[in-house]
Amino acid sequence: MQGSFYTKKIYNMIKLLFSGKYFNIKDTLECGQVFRFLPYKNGYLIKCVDKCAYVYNDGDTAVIECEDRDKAFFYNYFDLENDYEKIVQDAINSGEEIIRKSAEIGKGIRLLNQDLFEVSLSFIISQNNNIPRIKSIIEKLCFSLGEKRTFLGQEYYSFPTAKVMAEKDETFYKSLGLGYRAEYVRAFAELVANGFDLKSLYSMQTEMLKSILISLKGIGPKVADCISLFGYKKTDSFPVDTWIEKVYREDLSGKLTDRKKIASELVERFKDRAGYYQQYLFYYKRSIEDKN
DNA sequence: TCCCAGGTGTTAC
DNA sequence: GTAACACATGGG
Repeated sequence: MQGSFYTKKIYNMIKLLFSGKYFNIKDTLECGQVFRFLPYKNGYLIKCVDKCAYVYNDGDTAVIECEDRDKAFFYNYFDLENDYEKIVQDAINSGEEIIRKSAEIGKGIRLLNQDLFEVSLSFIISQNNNIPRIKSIIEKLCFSLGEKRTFLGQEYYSFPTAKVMAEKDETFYKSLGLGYRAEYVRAFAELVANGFDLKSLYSMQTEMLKSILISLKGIGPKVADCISLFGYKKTDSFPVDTWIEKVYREDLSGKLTDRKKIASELVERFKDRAGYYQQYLFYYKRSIEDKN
């Protein structure tokens, strides 16, 4: 998108407006890529690290309200430089009916550019867990270790830093309801607190990045794919979870059962569009299941 | 009560 | 190399 077509500044707040054709707030937040948002007025409050924005659709327009100093951050966060019309068109012309259908439904989804530490921990927590529980655990984590902030008169808590998290032990993380994932979370925080530079992995090829992530405790192929896609924007990643496995079997008439093989088959087929298609499919499959 | 959730690590063959 | 099982927790 070529910048917002209108902005309005009131005190320290700014209002950014975009075409809503390929920018649907609800779909972008509810599609499973992110966990730290909550309904607010006509839309949502979305939190990332220590920042917050009020986001909503108003008719044909998508609106971001945030502090003036955060406008570049949220512009990048919502991937507003990227041309989603082209991506959706490619999905429609992919030759696969279910991809066409799910992309038409989810054409307003944008793949967020999330914070590396936050997104990595979020998906470590996500393993063998359901979305409402993931959200509540992350909420508890921020409440107990983050810093209190205010946005539009609403209190919220920042995502804790690696340093603060590394000072807590496994017992603490178990008390948040993390179960056996407590040790994975603690170890990851400690690694980053001790200087492991997540940003330095940006320049790597997807395969190399994933092999480094998988070498860490608690990160397997699926979580590595999520971090790679949602954190590092390696769109030649295709996370395969229970829902995607269902789509693969039921809607793509796939025969493979090994999730790693399913992932590589679809990446080979859809290249750097794979990650986008995966997200359309995931959202589609979960939303039709909800209606039952 | 059993089954499931944006799976991974360990063990056994 | 891969198949089976354990792993915490809470919602349906």
